[in-house]
Amino acid sequence: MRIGDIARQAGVSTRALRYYEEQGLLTSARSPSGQRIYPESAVERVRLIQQLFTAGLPSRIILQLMPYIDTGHGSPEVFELMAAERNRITAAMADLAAARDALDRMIDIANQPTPEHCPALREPPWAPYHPAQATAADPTEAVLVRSGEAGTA
Amino acid sequence: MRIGDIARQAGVSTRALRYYEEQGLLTSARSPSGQRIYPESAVERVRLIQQLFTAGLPSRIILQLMPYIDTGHGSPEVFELMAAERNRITAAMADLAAARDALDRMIDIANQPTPEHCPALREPPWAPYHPAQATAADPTEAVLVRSGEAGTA
DNA sequence: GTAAAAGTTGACGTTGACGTCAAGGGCAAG
DNA sequence: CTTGCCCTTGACGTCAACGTCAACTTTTAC
Repeated sequence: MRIGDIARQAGVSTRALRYYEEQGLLTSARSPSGQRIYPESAVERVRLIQQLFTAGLPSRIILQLMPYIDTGHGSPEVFELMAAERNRITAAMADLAAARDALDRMIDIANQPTPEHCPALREPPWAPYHPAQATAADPTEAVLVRSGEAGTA
Repeated sequence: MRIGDIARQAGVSTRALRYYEEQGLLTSARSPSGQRIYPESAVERVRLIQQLFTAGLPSRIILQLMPYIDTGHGSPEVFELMAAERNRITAAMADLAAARDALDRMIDIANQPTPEHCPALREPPWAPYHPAQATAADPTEAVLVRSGEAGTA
């Protein structure tokens, strides 16, 4: 299979495939004229690479994992690396959940039938849960944002 | 409060705060000599901004959300935006979970007591679950990666 | 044979959230 | 007065995963 076939089946650009090869993540045989030739398994490999990229692993790290992926045999350092990345991913999921909750709180408050969303009645929807010790009227309250023009033309 | 205080309390750099202001996400009053003065609420605001950045929202989008955050009153477009970003976050969490599962499968297989991790016996640990229709010996199997030197000096 | 489609290397461009100097001003302590 | 710390604006650097264009060769379709 040539590069375009792999690209289509894996859903990436040919540029990405050449980049992966450049980074040492992917290797290809060459036809007599110099074109890259891949086995079908390359499609799965590329999908794995994509998955790891999506999870935020940089190519450097993915490269470290490759020896295990290829041989099924890993050094202790590789295992530590996998465990560390697993932890990073779990932490990232928690961060995402927290941000989603913040958005949810904003949305929920917007949907509550409080009369005209009176801002004086609510806590800021983005405040964390500690009870916000009375921020006695401080002299500087000039924290507003200018929303320019939305222009949803 | 001056910029250094906010930076410490919110756990970001002063450069970041000036960047937020530059992007319209944060406003400050100025002292007679031109120094930025913030109310205490700025700390919470910066933490929210950071949370949204961490969740992958670009400053452009955060800027769109600011009118609601400030006034508690949102246009329909802002609600759509919040819903869309909520969906993006949920999708990102699913991607992370999938990548973590892939890592888990790799780790699990490594810990199984198969004799010498014989690569001929196993499916690639990173293969998805469809049963991989017999990839009849294709002529090109040159998909190996060079791991350079690890050099954990 | 001829044109279109696909592949090659090389090299520069992009994007976003800052990091990092550079050069200078303001202000309390000693 | 000087030392030291914090502040200011301005501007260039960074890093990663590609996008994109150029100039050219190979393969494919008719």
